[in-house]
Amino acid sequence: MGTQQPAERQLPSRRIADDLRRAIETGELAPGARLPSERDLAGRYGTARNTAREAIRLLADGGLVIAEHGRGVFVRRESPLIRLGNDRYSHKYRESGLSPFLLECAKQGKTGRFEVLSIEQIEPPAEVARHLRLSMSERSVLVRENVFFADADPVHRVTTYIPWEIAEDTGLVNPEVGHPYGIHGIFEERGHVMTRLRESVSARMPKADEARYLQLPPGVPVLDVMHISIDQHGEPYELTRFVMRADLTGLLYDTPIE
Amino acid sequence: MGTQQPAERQLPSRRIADDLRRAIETGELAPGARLPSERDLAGRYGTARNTAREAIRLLADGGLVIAEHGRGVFVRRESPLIRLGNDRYSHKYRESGLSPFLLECAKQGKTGRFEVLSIEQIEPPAEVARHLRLSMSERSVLVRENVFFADADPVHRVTTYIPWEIAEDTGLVNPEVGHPYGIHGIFEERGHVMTRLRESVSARMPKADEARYLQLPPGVPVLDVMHISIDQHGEPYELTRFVMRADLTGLLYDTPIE
DNA sequence: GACAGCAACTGGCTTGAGCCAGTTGCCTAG
DNA sequence: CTAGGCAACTGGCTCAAGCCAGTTGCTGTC
Repeated sequence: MGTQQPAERQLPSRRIADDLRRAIETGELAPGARLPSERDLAGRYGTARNTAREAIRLLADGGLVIAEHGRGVFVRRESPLIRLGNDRYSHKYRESGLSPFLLECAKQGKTGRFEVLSIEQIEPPAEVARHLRLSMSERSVLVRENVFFADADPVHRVTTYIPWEIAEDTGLVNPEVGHPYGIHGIFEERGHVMTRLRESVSARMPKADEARYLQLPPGVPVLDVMHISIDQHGEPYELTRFVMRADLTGLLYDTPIE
Repeated sequence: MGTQQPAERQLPSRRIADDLRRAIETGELAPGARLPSERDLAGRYGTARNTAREAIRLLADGGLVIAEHGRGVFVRRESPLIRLGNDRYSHKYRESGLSPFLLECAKQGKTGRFEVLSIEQIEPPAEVARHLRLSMSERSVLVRENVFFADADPVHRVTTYIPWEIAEDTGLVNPEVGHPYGIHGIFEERGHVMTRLRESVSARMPKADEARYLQLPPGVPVLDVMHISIDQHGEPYELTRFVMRADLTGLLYDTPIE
């Protein structure tokens, strides 16, 4: 927007949580390390103990930290999860300078690229509006439809819903806009801390148009995965649906055992 | 177990949350309905507003309910997500009081149950041993094979690998052993803090025996999901593979949008 | 040396109060 | 009739205090 960001006054609990998170991310607080106690934190920041407690709760909810009754709060030894985006993925982004898809293609000696099928401004389906927590006054989203290729083979189709305001802000309304790190690279450059939640996974037989775009041989099922990206405050700002060949999912997920 | 339940004194916040949850599950509070306000609840239960607030937070964390600033708290219209993998699973158990599967069945007015197909002590496949970080001296795992039913319909087959020591410890070697919260309820009672990592997801056509156990119509693909459960120190103690009808995944995952 | 007990820590949960910020609907002025 | 404004609701966040329940390590006793 044109408006100046008013250097938004941060809530005390967020501030404490952010400081701690930073300390963890820089390694100042190593995995396994004990955080300052709630009472200690409250003292340092001049807040009530409840507020420090709330900060820790935020981190614990995110899985960064784990509280043990009577002992203390500890940095988790292991990145807890498959948080595309926050942990694993953005690491990969930063280290390789490529999106996971492009990285995987590169590893396999292939060339990854994408094509923009369509870009539209629409009033979103109720489901999407709800997931993005759109208020009535901002019921307009950008829908971008991309198909990703490894060499000449289409691998997955991605549908991205982004609130219109954010889409304009980031230039994603322009089909030319791409980024070596993917759309999320753009978000990251804007200072978004993104976490991606996988909201649903299902498998089904493809619809006609999906089969066409993905050039699917008959009988091959597709995986249908929905992700939501949230910022550090838990606000969703993007909803993504992947539809991909189930027999090529190794590109996006670990390969199954056996 | 034979032990008497000591009529455990319930925390006020849990009590409120449980009452609300029951109201939601019985349909007394229909999807979309507004819950009593925080102040109202606090009044009714004779607690501080913060306590009522905490109760609502428990439900919201479980995805059963969603709070809207200035408007109220509403029962979610869609089945809440069971975010296998992204969160601490144990929260969901506690908040729902049932395993996700049983909960989902209950919501759909069905009866969830499981059958033990087999229990064996084996030397695990290399893949499993590696994931469970088994040393050479402890190369013995319990394999439990269960089929879960919603009413009479088989929905998924679960194969659980647990290091033999742990299995003996928890009584899981006994086919009679079950738990309303699932196997993980048993772990939790033993003080394990468990987190479940989703390691791989793929879809494929079923093998012959899978098709038989799951009574699959021809042409229906299965989802094959592997999870690993780790404790607070990141030590794995269980590996699980779900094989489920892809067209019924709504039972385990949120149904896809659209 | 082993151990029981205690003190001093830790987080868990609650209280009751207050202020802020969204939302809604009513009521009044035009 | 409409538009503006206000009052009364909602949840969001914080405070300062207290009690409870685990954990840890010290200390004095045997």
